[in-house]
Amino acid sequence: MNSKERTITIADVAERAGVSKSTVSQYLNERYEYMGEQTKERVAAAIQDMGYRPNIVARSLKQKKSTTIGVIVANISHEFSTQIVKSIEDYCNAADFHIIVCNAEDDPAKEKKYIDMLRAKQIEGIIVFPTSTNIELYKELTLEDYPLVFIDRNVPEVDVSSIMLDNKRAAALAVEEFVNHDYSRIGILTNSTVNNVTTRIERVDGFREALHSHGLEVNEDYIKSVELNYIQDELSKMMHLSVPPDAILAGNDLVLAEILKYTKQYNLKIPDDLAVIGIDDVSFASIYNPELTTIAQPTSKMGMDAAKLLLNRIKGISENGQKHYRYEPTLMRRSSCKARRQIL
Amino acid sequence: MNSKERTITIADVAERAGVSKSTVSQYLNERYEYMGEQTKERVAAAIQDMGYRPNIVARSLKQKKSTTIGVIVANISHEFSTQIVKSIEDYCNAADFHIIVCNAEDDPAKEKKYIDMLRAKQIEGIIVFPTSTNIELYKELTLEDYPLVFIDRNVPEVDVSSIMLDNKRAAALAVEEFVNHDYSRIGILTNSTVNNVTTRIERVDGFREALHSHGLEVNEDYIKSVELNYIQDELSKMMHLSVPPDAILAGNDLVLAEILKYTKQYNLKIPDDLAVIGIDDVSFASIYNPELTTIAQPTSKMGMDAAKLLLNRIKGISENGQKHYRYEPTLMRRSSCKARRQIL
DNA sequence: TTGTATGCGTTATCAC
DNA sequence: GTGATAACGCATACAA
Repeated sequence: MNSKERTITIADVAERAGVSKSTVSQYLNERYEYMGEQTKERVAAAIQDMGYRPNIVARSLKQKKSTTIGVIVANISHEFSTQIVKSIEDYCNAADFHIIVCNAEDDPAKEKKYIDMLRAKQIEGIIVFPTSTNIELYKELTLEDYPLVFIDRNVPEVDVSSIMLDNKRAAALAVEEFVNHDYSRIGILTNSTVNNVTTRIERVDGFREALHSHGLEVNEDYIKSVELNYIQDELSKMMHLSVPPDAILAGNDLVLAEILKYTKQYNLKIPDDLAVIGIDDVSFASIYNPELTTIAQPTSKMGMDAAKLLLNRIKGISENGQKHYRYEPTLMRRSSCKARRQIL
Repeated sequence: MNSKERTITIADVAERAGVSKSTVSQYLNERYEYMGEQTKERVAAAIQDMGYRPNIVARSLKQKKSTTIGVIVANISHEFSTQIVKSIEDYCNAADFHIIVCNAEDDPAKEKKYIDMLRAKQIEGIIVFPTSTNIELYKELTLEDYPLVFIDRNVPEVDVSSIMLDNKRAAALAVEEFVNHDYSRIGILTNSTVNNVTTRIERVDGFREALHSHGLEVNEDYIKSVELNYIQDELSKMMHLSVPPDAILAGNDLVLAEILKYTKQYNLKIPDDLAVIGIDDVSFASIYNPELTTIAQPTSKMGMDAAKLLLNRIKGISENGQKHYRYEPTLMRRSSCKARRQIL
């Protein structure tokens, strides 16, 4: 019943059942086609009796399959990352795949180390929030036809399928919402990782374009990308400009938090003193005072689709040509961007 | 340089370097002691040239070690879980271990499935937020001396090391804070999972005891454990009592969010109409209006320690007798529990 | 110091 | 229908 002494193998089961290893293996793999009914029963009984548990590592070695994929997140502290991981996990669980989660902390070296380890472990594919620095590594993987999917960000130099938000549209949605509520001095704050993250760039580009298309001037003083720790400083500078912004777009959840810390500390009223919209629909958006208008990403779908894309690729199911999937952001209209007239 | 054709093995490297497989293996395992300097170089060169990458699966099979542990979280939606996972990951990464994250969603069946799969994969140990229903399974694992660590919750029936918050103390801290600010009609809301979760029970017990020790009466109408979806209903009932509570303790982050939704919807002022303290120091605590007083868990330390405990156990380093570690909660005094006099 | 032989637990390919 | 046997890639005694 319990195998405290020695790990019991297929051979043990075979002996006990009075059949050969092959037969047991057949049974385990449900190839009962040409198997005698009583043999089947005997094997089943032996397995039961001895408490046999297959060794997947041995199987992996033989089959060169680990039924495991890796997920390398750029920064696990983003709510967005967690949500993505959760939905990838859901999908994989249903497909009897496991996931190994790695937190690269936006560090290309760490990312590389993880990728190497994952490959050494015969992990069958990787979903990664890529840092843009490991281009050569990605190229190598692509050359070797290693299943890879980018999520949240992209690396244009490499030909890898990607799952991304339509970032320009996200910025445009926010700008439009600001404009519709009569804000005109609109700024954007994003955190610049050292790496050349496409997502941030697209959001800023989309922001500029949206301003243009609404006939607004782009004020460079209102556009800043700095590390998280400096967000408050930059915002402070903006607010002390002779003409400060009256609305600000937060590039992601963490930036939003920094902005809110600032407004709180200096007692700025949202949206009266400063309207705010954040990209990423943070968990506290609807319970915050005031409720926070945000741009939501379809995280659940994005995670699922990334997993599906990767698993299909692994299983050799052809992906139909297209490579770069874009997801539609959704404006969650709440109260941090409201017409001031209503309020005053 | 690239091995598109065939996976290249130690044998290939050996041949290329003109040495034997053993020598290469020695090299890989850094046992250079009795190895000629030039042999070393030749091997290194061959590895480099051929782009050899060790196959950890094969190594695992041979050594019966996977350098991987599993982490089964009860519910990945709790910020607490994410933080714990993050710190486990940190520790393991430093120790060159990998983690496989599984989300049991408080479902014992799912938990069991995961445990089985992890064991089949020769995962060397598991850190789990246990559902209290799989007692037999835990007992079995214990019997087989399988490395296991419980975190956040405990299962008294089983003899497994555990890492837990001092939950009674957490509740007591909250009650004390309420009392110190002249609240006396104090309630507690926790979510009851179907399973018999020790954590919730301890928090409620601690709550009662603290009330007693402050000479306060325990009003059962103020103590409710229900599923998350019903938290608002229960709170509503409480607030419509002829004598409603004036302070409420939230059993965890998700419950807190429900409470805040309610107070927001019905325009209750915190802390004037209702003082609130939450167990778990949520990310938005210090940016919320008002700032939220919380009881923080030392998540980072707890995660680290859980990982350390498990890894030591795996490495055969004796743990010194003690089994159940309790961690001290910290009161994060902010503004959702303040003397009303000050405010009025 | 280096080479040889063998086993880890499973699956696959054939025979029988 | 079932069984022997050779891989899978690596590590490890032990021999040389």
